[in-house]
Amino acid sequence: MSSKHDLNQPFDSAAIEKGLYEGWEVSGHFRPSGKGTPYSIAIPPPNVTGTLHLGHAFQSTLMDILTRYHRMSGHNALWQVGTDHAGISTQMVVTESLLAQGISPDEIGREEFVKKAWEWREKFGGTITHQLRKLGASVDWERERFTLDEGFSRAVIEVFVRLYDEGLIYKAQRLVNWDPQLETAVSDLEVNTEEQDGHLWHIRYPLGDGKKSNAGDDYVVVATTRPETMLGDTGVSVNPTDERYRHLIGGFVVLPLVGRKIPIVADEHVDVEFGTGCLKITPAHDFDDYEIGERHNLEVINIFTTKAALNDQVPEKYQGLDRFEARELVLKDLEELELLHAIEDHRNQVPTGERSGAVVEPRLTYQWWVKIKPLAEPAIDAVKQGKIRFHPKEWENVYFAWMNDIRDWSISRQLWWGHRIPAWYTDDGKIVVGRTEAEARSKNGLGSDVKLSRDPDVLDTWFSSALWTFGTLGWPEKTRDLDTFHPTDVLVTGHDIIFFWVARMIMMTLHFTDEIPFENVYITGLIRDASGQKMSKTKANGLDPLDVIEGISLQDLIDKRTQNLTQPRMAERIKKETRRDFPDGIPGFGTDALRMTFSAMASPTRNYNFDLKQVEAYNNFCNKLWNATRYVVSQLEGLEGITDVAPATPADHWMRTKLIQLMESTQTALATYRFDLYAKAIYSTVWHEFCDWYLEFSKIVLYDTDASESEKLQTKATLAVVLDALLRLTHPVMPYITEALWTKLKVHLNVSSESLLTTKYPEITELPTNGTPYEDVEWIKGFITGVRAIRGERNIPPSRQIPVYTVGPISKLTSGERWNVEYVSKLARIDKIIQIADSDEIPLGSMNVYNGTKIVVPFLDQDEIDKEKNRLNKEIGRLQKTIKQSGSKLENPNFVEKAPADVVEKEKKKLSDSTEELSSLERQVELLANLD
RNA sequence: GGGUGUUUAGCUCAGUGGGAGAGCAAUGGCCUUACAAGCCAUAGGUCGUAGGUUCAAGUCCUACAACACCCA
Repeated sequence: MSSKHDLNQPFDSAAIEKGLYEGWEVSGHFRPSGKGTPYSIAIPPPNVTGTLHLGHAFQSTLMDILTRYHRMSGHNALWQVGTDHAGISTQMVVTESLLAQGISPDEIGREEFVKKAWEWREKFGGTITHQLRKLGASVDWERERFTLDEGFSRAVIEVFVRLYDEGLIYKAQRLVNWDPQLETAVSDLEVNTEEQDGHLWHIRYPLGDGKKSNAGDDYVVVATTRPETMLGDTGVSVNPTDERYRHLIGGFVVLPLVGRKIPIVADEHVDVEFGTGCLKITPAHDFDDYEIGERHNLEVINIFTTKAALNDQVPEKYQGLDRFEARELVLKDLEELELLHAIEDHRNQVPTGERSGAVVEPRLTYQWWVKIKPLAEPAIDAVKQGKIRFHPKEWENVYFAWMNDIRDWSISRQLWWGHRIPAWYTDDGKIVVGRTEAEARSKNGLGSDVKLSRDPDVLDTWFSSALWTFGTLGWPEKTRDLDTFHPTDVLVTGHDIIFFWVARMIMMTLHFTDEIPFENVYITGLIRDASGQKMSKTKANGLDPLDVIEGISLQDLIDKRTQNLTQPRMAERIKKETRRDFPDGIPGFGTDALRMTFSAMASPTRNYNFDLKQVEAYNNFCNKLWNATRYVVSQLEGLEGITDVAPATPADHWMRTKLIQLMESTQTALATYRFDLYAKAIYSTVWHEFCDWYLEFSKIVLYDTDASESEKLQTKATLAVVLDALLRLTHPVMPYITEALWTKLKVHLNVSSESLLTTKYPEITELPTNGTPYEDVEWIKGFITGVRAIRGERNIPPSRQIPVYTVGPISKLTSGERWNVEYVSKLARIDKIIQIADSDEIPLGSMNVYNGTKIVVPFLDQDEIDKEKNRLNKEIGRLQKTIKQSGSKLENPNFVEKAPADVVEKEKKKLSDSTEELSSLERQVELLANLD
């Protein structure tokens, strides 16, 4: 790797990142090594039309952490990359782009359209993969797959044909969710219900046969939220127990505006409480009505075209009207006929298409279906038996709930872009299925003279992505890759696609490979903006990860957010909010800071609020790491081939223990998918142990003219060895800066590998059996802090050295370990430590008690006394509280008897320590009071 | 209507039955030879509410409230 990063320059993320990724990619180390235990992750294939949003970047970061970690740990690591052809989205995007060029898809026809779509994909489909590179994703690009590529398509056809042959795929006429804008069927999952303000119209339906209602009217009143559908009514239904209508059952009404006689039927489904208790039935355009219609053999009259305009099944004056125009006209006509009985305000649940946003219309059509129960059962068992584990585990319940109540899956879509269904029809309507037309013919004994026409529909995109884990590895061929890397180890994804994708992958993979697709499913939460708002296109409050990495000016950010708005009237508000949230734009924090933020964010919660301030904080962390390395490397000048050496000073021992503790934390964190704890453990050890303490300890040794050469050498070796380990531990989450810094460090080390990418991840070695230096240094730190607290309170500047008097045990300082004394003197800036006996007169000064040792800093002037009294009284209050709590615990015989002995012991020690400390401080307060 | 989750410092969040924590923000001091993107200190909390279990509850149980999401 290059070593062009100059440590004498200030830290600059952009300069560091430059060129590193390209170097990794050409080095070939993103490929599985072919050695070690296989470890594999299949990327959830992003939509080829899409761009990388924060959610992608977030999940990709977590996958990259895992992949890099396992690669460094010697595993045969594969992160399989690829993109999804995304049927509906791509068709929409390509259609739009053609229309913009003045080309009508209908005119150029299917074949030409598909050609254009491929061209589009060639041109723009690389955006998201470019962005993944920017993010540092160590995927194996040589294996990149696309769900519509040749091999993958073969797998899709194979699966379709086999399921058909097994009787698990069938074609049937049913009511489906129809998107009238896209003119295709969509699945239940692709429909969102939106609440909208609407009305409940009460309409009079005249009774036939001269019957009268209980109120003596010659009509019944039905309530509906969709009056236009009355044109397709074929019945009226009441609850059989409803006294109001019982006498009318079996009769009929005359449908207004149409004149059709339609029966009044009794059905328990009807809610007596809702509306008037009298329900109009439109079997062709409502799922509930369809079922009622089936139970009572009601006629099914489809009144809509594929675009949801009224067709020729309605009176002529309404034909050709859009459904919403028709609503207005129907209401107007009813009004004129005095059939509009009442209008109520009502919150409607309106089904809308996930992609198009159009109001979805139930529509009776022929579609292809997967018979899902036989596939679902083994998939439920796999999770029940713990073969597949969700993290966090709660999500298993969501999975079970959906799987236990699963309904057949409609897989055909009336689109051009996608895997075309391998089914053909003879002129007399017979369906034949095969991998190719020839196979379809031969299987069904049809000669080449029989005319066949291919089914125009394509498969649901999720049908193909359900095969992702094994399809990308070469299935249906029995490849070595399949053998090696399948099942994959973990799937990292959001909870929003547990049904769409996770469940379907489990079903399909079990059915076709007899293997689970992955052993673990790590479900991430959803990223929201800094104030907890969901990021959405409408609100334009999303952030482009690349803008966080590279920076963007306020004006550019505003422009970006206000162009292509779904609701242009939002522009002013978006501008205002953007100015408020990013008054100076975004400075550009680099990939590492962003990745560290993602990692630290990934706690097992459902939502994360993404705050740039955190990214800034982790950028500062990068700066810290940069400067620490600068110091270490400067100390190593002239040294090379450093290997681990026996530590010499107490601080060396201590630092190594801290390092081992960190290794334990990181290992546990990664094994349990606690990326937040991983990041925070690294942050805190690097900053608050290594930089805050160890580097300072090391300076004391290295700048000491009396230190021996071997002490200095061993300190330098510890600096080098610890920093090396820290960089390796940090590499999976912050690959760029660690690589850049390690390149600088490694010239002094005895290592052969050229990049951190393939350098061994540090392993836990045995904890030093002799814990003394560790305990000693912890004591030293506490003592120093005790002195510093006094200095801080009294604002004694560091430049001013002070004398310190101590009463009580200071064995760490008198044991003969001269470094302990040096550490304390230098870091607490003490010029004299005077130990005195308790009986001696303690000089007038500020007092702190640390572990039973009184630390006294004499007053330098009279003004300090009042401040000190305040401080002491606060301390005394704190101690009194502790003593009270602790005392009452110990007075409780139940506690003393039932609590474990060590807990009781600890409590006793706490009480005696606190009591002792209290009396020291009280005496001190008294002393100060006597001065007045 | 059914279900799941969340509620801890000003903000964002960790917290494993036994001394309430971190980061950011705030306050005071410091150009201390890696780092002012920094260093050293300080302050800030009836752990949503009410019960219960326990010697001991932020942690376990029950109910309620608010918020979020999923399903119908």
